[in-house]
Amino acid sequence: MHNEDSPVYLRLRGAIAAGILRGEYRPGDQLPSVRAFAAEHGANPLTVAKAYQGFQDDGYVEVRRGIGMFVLPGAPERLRAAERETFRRVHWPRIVEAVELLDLNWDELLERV
Amino acid sequence: MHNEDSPVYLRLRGAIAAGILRGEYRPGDQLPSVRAFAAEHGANPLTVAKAYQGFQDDGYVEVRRGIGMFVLPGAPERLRAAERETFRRVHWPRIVEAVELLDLNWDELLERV
Amino acid sequence: MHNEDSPVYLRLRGAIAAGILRGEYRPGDQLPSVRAFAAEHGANPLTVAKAYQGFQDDGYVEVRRGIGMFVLPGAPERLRAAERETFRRVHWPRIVEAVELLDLNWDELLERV
Amino acid sequence: MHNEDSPVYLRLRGAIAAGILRGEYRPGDQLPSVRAFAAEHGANPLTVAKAYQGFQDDGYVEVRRGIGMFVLPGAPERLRAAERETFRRVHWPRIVEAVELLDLNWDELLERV
DNA sequence: GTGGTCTAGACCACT
DNA sequence: GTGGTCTAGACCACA
Repeated sequence: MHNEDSPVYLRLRGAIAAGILRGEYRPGDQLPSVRAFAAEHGANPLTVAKAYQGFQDDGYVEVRRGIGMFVLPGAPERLRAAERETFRRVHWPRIVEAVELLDLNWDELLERV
Repeated sequence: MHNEDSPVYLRLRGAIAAGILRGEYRPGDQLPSVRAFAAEHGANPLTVAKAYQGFQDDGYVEVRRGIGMFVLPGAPERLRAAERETFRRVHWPRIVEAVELLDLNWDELLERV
Repeated sequence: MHNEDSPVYLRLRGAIAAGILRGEYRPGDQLPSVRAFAAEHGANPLTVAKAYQGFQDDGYVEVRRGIGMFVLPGAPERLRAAERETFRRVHWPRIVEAVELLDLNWDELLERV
Repeated sequence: MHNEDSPVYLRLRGAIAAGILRGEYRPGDQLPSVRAFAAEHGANPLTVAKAYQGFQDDGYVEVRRGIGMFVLPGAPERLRAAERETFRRVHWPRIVEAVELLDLNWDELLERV
């Protein structure tokens, strides 16, 4: 849910989250190194580290010192549950409000889905 | 589409836009004074002025110096068209993406609508 | 509990915590600005911001955008409780262990207290 | 004085020091081989070697090439004296400071000792 | 090689 | 003025 105006580190965080949710990074897997991820996304390593840090704080990944960052067991499930909760509680009500305010047609919006 | 973390001036802008779209402020109507609006929303008058300025720049309201700000003819229609366009082009694709990534159920989401 | 080898941002965090615990910064008070605190302690503003960020994440201070950071109600009490818990659970057992391993005398250690 | 967040090599060093102080490793005794110690503690042999190296640098053990590392005469006494000095000079003042800042009760803390 | 920390300096958004 | 973000570049601790 981050657009091009969002801070880079939040967009990176979103990219990592998507990777975990899609099963590209599974429990036990090592995440791309900070440097590799930074190079890949044209960002500063410190910015990537900031994104990674959030996942560590939330208990989705663990740091093995001098080795790398690894996805923890249960991370995909817990992450999906947390993001669903946020979407339903925070985003969806505002979406519904906007659609009704703009008098948009749900059927038309959902056509391409 | 703005939550409590959004910048104040964007939330204020959203509130004004909603007023115009809902017909509370009709063409020819005078918007609340900056001070009144600021007091009502617990915001800094300067921040309110910034929100108003945006509407003026976009041609939805005009300033009559020493009197106040007035909604221009056609503002509701043009505003609705612009916001719809933004929603469909910018917001909706990201919403669809998020729903699919989280494997959420459209029917369930739309139940409460 | 941070020595001169600890990361700067953790020592700064400790200094702020001590200020809150001592009542120098009370609920409602504004913390020193990032820049002022950085100048005072000879540190980089970003490092100070990192220390402040932790307090924000833990709900001890709130950010009023464009204004500053303010101590939240209950922060001193909650902070003291949390630090006590950490001391008792994490630090104290290791202290006891060390004293016994080194066969140090409690009475002598406590003489100057 | 090292918790689970401390660097591995410092925790290993602490484990060796504790062994010497407790009399498990006496002067003339051979320390476990790097590999054995690494396996026992689930650590990288390189990390163990680093911890051993520190003891060698401080003159508590000597290397007999091709044979192993041996505790030197006087090592327990000198080690105990050095650690006591560090504890009293570095750690204890910070402990006292923390207890007073947190307004903890010495009697209660010492109850379990 | 890995992540962690720090600086210097810059720009931005907000009030 | 405030905090937030980002970069470039550096050094360190660790395995």
